[in-house]
Amino acid sequence: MEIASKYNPAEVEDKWYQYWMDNKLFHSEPDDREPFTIVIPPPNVTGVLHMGHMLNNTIQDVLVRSARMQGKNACWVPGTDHASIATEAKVVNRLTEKGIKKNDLSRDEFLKYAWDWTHEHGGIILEQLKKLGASCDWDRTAFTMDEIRSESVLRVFCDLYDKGLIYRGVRMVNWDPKALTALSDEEVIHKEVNGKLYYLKYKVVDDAVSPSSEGGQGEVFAVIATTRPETIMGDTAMCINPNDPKNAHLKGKKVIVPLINRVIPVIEDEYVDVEFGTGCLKVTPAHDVNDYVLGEKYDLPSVDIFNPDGTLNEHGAQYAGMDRFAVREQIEKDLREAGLLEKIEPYTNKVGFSERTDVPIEPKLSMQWFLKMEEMAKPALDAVENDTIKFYPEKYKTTYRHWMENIRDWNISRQLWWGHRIPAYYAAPLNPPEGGSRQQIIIVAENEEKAREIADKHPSLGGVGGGYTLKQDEDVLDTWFSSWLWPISVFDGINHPDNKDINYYYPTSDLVTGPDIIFFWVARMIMSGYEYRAEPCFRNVYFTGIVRDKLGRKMSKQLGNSPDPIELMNKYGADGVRMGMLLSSAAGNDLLFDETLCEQGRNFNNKIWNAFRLIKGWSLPPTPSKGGGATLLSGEGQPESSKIAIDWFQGKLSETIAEMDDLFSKYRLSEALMLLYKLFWDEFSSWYLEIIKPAYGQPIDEETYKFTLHYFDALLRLLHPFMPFITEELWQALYERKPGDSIMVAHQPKEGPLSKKLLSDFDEVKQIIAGVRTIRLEKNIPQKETLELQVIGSYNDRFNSVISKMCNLSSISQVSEKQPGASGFLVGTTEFTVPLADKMDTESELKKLKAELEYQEGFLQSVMKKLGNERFVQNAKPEIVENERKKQADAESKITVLKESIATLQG
RNA sequence: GGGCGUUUAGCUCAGCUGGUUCAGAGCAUCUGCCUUACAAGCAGAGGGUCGGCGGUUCGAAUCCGUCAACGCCCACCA
Repeated sequence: MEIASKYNPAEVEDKWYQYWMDNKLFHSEPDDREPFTIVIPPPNVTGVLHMGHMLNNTIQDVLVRSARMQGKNACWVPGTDHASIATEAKVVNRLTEKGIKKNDLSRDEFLKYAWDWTHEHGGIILEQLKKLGASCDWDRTAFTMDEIRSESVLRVFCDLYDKGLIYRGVRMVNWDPKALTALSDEEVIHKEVNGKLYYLKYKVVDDAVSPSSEGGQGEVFAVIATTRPETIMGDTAMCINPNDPKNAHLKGKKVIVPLINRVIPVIEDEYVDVEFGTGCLKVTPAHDVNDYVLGEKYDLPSVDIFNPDGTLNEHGAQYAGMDRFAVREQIEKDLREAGLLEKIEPYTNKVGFSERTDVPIEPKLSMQWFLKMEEMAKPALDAVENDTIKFYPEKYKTTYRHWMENIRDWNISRQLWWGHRIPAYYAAPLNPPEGGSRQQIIIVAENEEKAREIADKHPSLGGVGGGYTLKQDEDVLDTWFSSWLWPISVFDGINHPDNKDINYYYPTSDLVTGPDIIFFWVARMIMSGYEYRAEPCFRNVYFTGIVRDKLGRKMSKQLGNSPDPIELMNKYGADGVRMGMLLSSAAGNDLLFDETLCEQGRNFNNKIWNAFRLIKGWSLPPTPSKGGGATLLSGEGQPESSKIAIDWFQGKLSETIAEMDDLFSKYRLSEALMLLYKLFWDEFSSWYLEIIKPAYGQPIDEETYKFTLHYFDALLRLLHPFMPFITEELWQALYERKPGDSIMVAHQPKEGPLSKKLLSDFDEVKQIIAGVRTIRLEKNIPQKETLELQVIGSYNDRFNSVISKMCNLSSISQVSEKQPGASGFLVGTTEFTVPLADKMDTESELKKLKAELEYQEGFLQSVMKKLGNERFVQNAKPEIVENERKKQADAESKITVLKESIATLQG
């Protein structure tokens, strides 16, 4: 059989993915095995795979495949998120390209476009995940806006409303005067702007003089610094710090707003920074978040001076109808003329801009829906504190605690159309009873039909027969209000809380996500888990780092520094890229992505491929010609060195499996993979295979061959969670397999016998071999030429066959003293020498020995210094002291050997 | 401004509760090899005052304090 010398991923990847799908190997149904469940952090439905997804989903796949091979019933539920803000923005942009404005469309028309877009682009990302090898149960694919998930969301909203946890309230939102919509904080970009700081003079009202008196002598002004003079029409107070001596004279006074001559009170609050400007703050509750808070605290009126499009409304007095920025210029002139502008300073501050329209956002008050958080936060905080839910790395517990202890109510409404429309209906009687109010009432119900049933019976709506209007709330729910239910809703556990799936798969096992959404998503899932299942929604949370480029910059479209994952996989193979992602991704640490890591992954694939080529290229000795059922005797012709190699590698394998288990339990996947990398490359390929490798053209004995295939199979299974494709390809070719067999569902090898003594003995053997190799290299002796090895002093000759083979030795003998023309090295305290005759370079050999001697003497000195310290001998643990004494003895005997060698050479 | 974290070899990182796993790994570098599995390879080698300073201790990469640089999250000063 001819096998290519290079592994070609393109030939095998699609084939095996299809095979897995065809054999339903990803699909899970409840049974009596232990479940292992992961729900995918749903990517944006119209999103495209980026490096963050690659990292995140590779990790999930490793965990899922690993659990599956441990014999657990593994279920990885995929799905997508409707991502209301991001998707709506994309749809709006797409419409704009077509020359259509969102505001020219009805809600239904817009949603039709949005659904078209979703159907067109939705699921692309899921297809890309297949290329990565993700072993998701695709039959369970969910979408946050599909029927089951939508019903769940509305149910939960109604339920929480009925429990009194949802309420309406006024809140400051980021208003985009161009797009005429509210934006979330995430859509606001803060930019440094070179602006001006205006110092405005507010006349202090003298109680003795009427406010209208003008130009009197001894007028007193309070000066306020502001960047937004156009908002003075909305001023309803001036605020000073009560501890500010320089403004103490203003306490209890009133001042007059310039130009519009409104009298406002001076209030005191420590919020005001004494150092900034003059220490006086104008308070405009309608147009500044902090001012709003002050307004609430001191019960100030709130005057909204803007129209939705950013022009001034009737409260803008003489400026009504003008644009906010035109007003700023005009007001500067007017103030100057009125002598009420003390000065203007250049000033740089941060201004929020709309991500979409790039105009400065306007803080605006509006009615929003809120969810009370305090009660829900308690069990969620406890769960993480007492490790019912474990965080990896643990440091995020602190972050989590900090946020949960200071949690604020959740604003769950968004002024968008794409999303779950809030199931609240405003009903108002058409013909209010005589003297009755026309006040609307709010009905929260899962759909309009139910809302009408309630309305029909409502007395203040005129009862049966009395007409009323019914209008649903225009807003949609925050995207996270659907994704916080994800671990429950993907199993339909909200609508049918006692179904088979939810009872089996919930609580889920692990969640893999980024720390940036710990509050948005993780914390809220934990809360909903306790609210609706009274159980944690997952047991372990693995926080990945952010994928950055080589220079440490976050990967982003704008910078263009993010490689296309699909192209990467085409170049290095999915397995290669998976390895590249994993190698440098300790949990919670950012990873500086470098393509050379994928190259390393690809090279490793090639190494595995070629090891397979070697093994499969061997032939077995011819079976002795018939005769009374004679078969090849097991072990016949097996070299001693192969026997040793087999025993030793069994130990290495067992040792590695034990370490792997430990690393997996700590989610140290990067290290687990590196461990396997070294096991395969160094131990298996460079040592084991080299030892058992028969001479060219010679057959291998059956016993050794049998073990080698067995080890190779075990290695493939260990590697499979990390590199699923190549391992399946080779596993299938290693032995005869039955149709439908797969390494995916093969079991992980278990820890076997392990002799520590053998492993440490073998480490010495490796050192001896390396010593001889070094001599060969230094003296430029070709591998083909045999050498003699002489051991000075006592020595266990058990491994001679291995050493001879690996070093191409003609003999190994024990001698009493070193020959003059021999080059040597120490392993432990035993000296090994290779007679070199004419090739010997006495000068350099002496130099080498003297350097070694110097080092050993220095080392001995430091040990003696320690042992000479009485306090060390008294205070240190006995075994530590004992160890130092052993070091001393070793160093002393090494020094003796070295001195003898030097004497011989000089001699 | 509040909170959290990082700093160990050229690069990316590991070193848990202080003492032989204590100065490590992978990659990169250098030297010699196209040796019949693999040059995407083989064999070997070099390389760090563990960010600075101070302290605790018989003993500090490890514990404490402080400074510096960088990063993240939250709130953002009118």
